[in-house]
Amino acid sequence: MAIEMTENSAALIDLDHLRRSCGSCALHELCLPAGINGSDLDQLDATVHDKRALDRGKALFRQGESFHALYVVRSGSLKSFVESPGGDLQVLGFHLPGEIVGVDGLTKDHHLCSAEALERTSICELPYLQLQQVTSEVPALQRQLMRVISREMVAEQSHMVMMGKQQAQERLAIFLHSLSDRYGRLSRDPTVLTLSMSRYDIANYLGLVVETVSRLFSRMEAAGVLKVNRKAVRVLRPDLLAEMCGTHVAASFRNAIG
Amino acid sequence: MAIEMTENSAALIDLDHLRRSCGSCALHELCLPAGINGSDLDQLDATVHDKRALDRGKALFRQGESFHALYVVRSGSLKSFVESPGGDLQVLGFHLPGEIVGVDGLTKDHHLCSAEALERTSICELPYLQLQQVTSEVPALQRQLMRVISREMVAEQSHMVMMGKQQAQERLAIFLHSLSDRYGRLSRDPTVLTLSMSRYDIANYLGLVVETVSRLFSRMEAAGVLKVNRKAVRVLRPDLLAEMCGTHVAASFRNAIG
DNA sequence: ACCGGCGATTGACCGAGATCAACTCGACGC
DNA sequence: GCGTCGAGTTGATCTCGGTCAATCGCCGGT
Repeated sequence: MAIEMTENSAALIDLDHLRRSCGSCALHELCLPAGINGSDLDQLDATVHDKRALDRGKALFRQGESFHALYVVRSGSLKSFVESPGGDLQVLGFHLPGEIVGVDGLTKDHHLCSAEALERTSICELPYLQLQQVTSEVPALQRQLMRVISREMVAEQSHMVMMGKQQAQERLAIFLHSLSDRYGRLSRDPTVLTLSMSRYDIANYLGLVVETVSRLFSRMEAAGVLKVNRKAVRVLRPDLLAEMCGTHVAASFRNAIG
Repeated sequence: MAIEMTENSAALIDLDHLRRSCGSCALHELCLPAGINGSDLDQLDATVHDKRALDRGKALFRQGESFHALYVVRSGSLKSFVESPGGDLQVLGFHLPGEIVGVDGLTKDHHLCSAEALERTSICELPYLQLQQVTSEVPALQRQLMRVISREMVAEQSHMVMMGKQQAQERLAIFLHSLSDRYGRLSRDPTVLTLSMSRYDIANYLGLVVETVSRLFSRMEAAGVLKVNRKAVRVLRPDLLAEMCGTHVAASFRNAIG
C-alpha cells in the first residue's frame, strides 16, 4: 500500500510529500484556504510539531491525561474508546489517515477517552496553544476548525442513530460502507478493505457481540456481497452492500454528512 | 414552577433578571470571564438578539435550513432529532434551560437536525457572525466556546455508549438520573421531574419502543424507586435510581462529564 | 356533559441477538 | 516440526425486548 511508506520517512519528509499528504487530511481545509501552500509549507511543517510513530497497541493518549494537542492520523489507524473502572470498555470510533482525534480533550483540559494504534501508525500533532494562535490570527481558520469539529460531532450523531434503530446486519453493512467511503477519499481502492481492528473491537463499536459479527461476515459472504479472509475483506457487490445499509435514518443521515 | 415566569417577560426583561438567568446558562462561562458583568449586561443584551418564544410543537430550526445562529434555551424545553425521507425519525437529545442547540449547523452552513419545542419555550439567539466577532476579539472566549461545543460532543459519546451496552432498565435509569442532575443545576428540585416529552420521544431517544418504556416506569414504580403520574415523575429513592444506572461505562462516563 | 381520539398501559407471544460451548485455524516460540 | 495460545468461526439454547392487540383514561371540542 502506497500510504504505508509515510511511516518511516517522517524525519526526512520533503515538502512535496507533505503537500500530498495534507491534501487528503481532515484539516487541509484548515490550511489551504488560508493561503498556506508552496513555500509556506515550511511554516506549516513547523506548526505541526511532532510526527510521532506508534506501534500497534501503543496509546496516543489515555483517558485522564492532560490535554495539550489535537492529532491527525498520517498513516495507519487508531481506535478511540472509554473504559470504566471495572475494566469494561466501549469503542467510540476508528480513525483513518487524515482524520482528527483528541477533540474530547477541549472540554476539561484532560482527555475523556483513550486513543490507541491498531497497527504501526504515524501522527501529526497540533499543539493547541499554537493552533489557537494561528486561528486567532486568521478568523477564517477558526471557522474551519469549527467545521472539522462539528463534522466529528455529526458523525457521532449518525453513529448514535445507528445504535438506536438499526438491525445487526445493517450495522455491519453501514460500518463497512463507511470504511469503504473513507478509503475512496484516501484514493485507496474502496473495495479492498484491511480491517486493522479485531472482531471484538468491531462488535463493541457496533453494540453487538463478537459471535454475531462473525456470523454476519459469514452470511454476507454466502450472499456474495463480500469475500472475507480474516482481516482482508473484499467488497464484491458494493451495490448490495449499500442496499443492506437500509433506507432508514442512519444511512441517509450518514450520506448527508459527506 | 419558578422558571416558567421568564416566558412572558422577555420584552421587558430587567438586567438583574438577565443576570440570574445567565448564571445557570451553558454559555455563562463564555460571558462572565470576559468581564461582562454589571453594567456591561446592556451590551450582552444587545448581542443576544432575538429572545423568541415558541409554542409546543413549533420548530426552532429544521433540518436543511440555513445556519446563522446558535441558540440557548431560556425556559421550557426542546427536542432535537433527524428525520429520514421515509418519515422515520430519531431523537438525538432533549434540551433544558441553559443548554445550547444548533452546533450541528457549523459544519455545512445548514442544519443537519431539527429542534422543536416540547412546551412553551423561550430562546436566546446568538447570531454566529456576531459571536464570531466577539470571540475573535477575546481569544479566551474562543476557547470557552470550544469547551461548550466539546461538552456537547462528549455528552453525545456518553449517549452512544449507553445505546451500545446498556440494558433497557439501565437506559431509562440513566435518562432519569441525567434529567435529575440537570434539574439540580437549575436549582430545581431534582426529585420532582416534569417530562415535557412524550413516552414515544423517550423510547425513541433510548433506542427502545414505547411499550418497553411504559413497562419500565411501572416496574420502577412497583420497586418503590419512582412515583409516576403521566408526565409527573417523583424520584422517591435517588439512591436506588443511581444504583440502577449500573456500574458500566455509560454511568461513570456520564458522571465524568458533569 | 358527552364523545372522540390519542397517548399510555398492560398482556400474550415471538424472534433477533446474547450466551454458553465446542471446535478450527494461523501465528509464534522452542 | 511440534505444541501452545489466542482470535475467529460455528452450533445449540435462552432471554430480553419487540410486535401485535386490547383496554384505559385524560384532554379537547362541540
